[in-house]
Amino acid sequence: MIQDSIRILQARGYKITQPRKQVLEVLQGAQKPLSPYDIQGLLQKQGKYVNHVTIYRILDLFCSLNLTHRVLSSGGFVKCAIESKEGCHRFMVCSRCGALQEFADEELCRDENRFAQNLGFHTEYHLSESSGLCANCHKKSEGPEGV
Amino acid sequence: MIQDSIRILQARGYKITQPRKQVLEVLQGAQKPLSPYDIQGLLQKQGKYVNHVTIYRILDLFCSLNLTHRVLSSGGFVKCAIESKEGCHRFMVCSRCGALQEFADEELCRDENRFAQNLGFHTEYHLSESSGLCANCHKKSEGPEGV
DNA sequence: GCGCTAATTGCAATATTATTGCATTTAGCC
DNA sequence: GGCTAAATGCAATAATATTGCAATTAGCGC
Repeated sequence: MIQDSIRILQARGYKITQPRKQVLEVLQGAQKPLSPYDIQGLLQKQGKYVNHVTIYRILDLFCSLNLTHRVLSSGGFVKCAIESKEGCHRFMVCSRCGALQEFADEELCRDENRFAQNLGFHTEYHLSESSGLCANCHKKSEGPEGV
Repeated sequence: MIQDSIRILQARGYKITQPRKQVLEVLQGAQKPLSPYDIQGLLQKQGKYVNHVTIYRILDLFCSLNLTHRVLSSGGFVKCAIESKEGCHRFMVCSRCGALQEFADEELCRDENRFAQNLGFHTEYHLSESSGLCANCHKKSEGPEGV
């Protein structure tokens, strides 16, 4: 919920402004990662003007607080869907419909850390994005009479 | 080695041109990911002019053949260091010195696939970049008398 | 080595994405 | 309501990326 994000912003001493609320709303309603200019365009359709520089700055802030994430494989931003979860947040992106699922798993982090340790590397943060078919698209790809 | 890449290009019917060899050489000598314009700049220092559009196209080709990879967290390109390895190629980027280590591990892929399956997702490709301290920088951070 | 042709590169224009400094506005406080 | 730091808008510009078309070149047969 957007309210959670707003509470976090307040708790850290950041002001709750119109542009910040509007960016949160747009991201909340999005089905896929949005670029800063996507966000600006969607807001404009609602008659709300926000300068793109402002959107960049808002996204920088949100990402630093983990309220949003930047999805590197598509270059867009998404609202964090699992704010409470421990472990690095990971994405699965459907290569057909673009749908994005976020998850976190501490065991995967441990597996990666262990592997890195063997190479002398001390991991602080994991970036992980998988592409493949989501449940829906996979079902369709098996034909209408599927399983 | 560059020769390996050249052999792969030839085997697939691509011509061995000056720009392609030069881009390979620059990437081979690099200690960190390079942007297309970085590459152009380095070549220019050697008195070799290659148009940036050409470099973009060469990198597209190389990446499609897995001769190079795009490192998303830094936005640059690196020559593939483990061309023969099975499994998705992964990176560890040192957050202090920028050094990059490439590796692949089929078990990590299986772990990720298993997890995705549980969420109904059928993975085709993994993108994985970790950041942390490389062996060298970690040693230094423990002080000169460190282990 | 010479010419031929498809593949490749260069060029020019333009689109997209991102950043900076400074003036203006506004949220949250009294 | 007025005050002030924080946030936004604006304008300029930088950095990154793409397109269509003309010019060049690698690799082929001879």
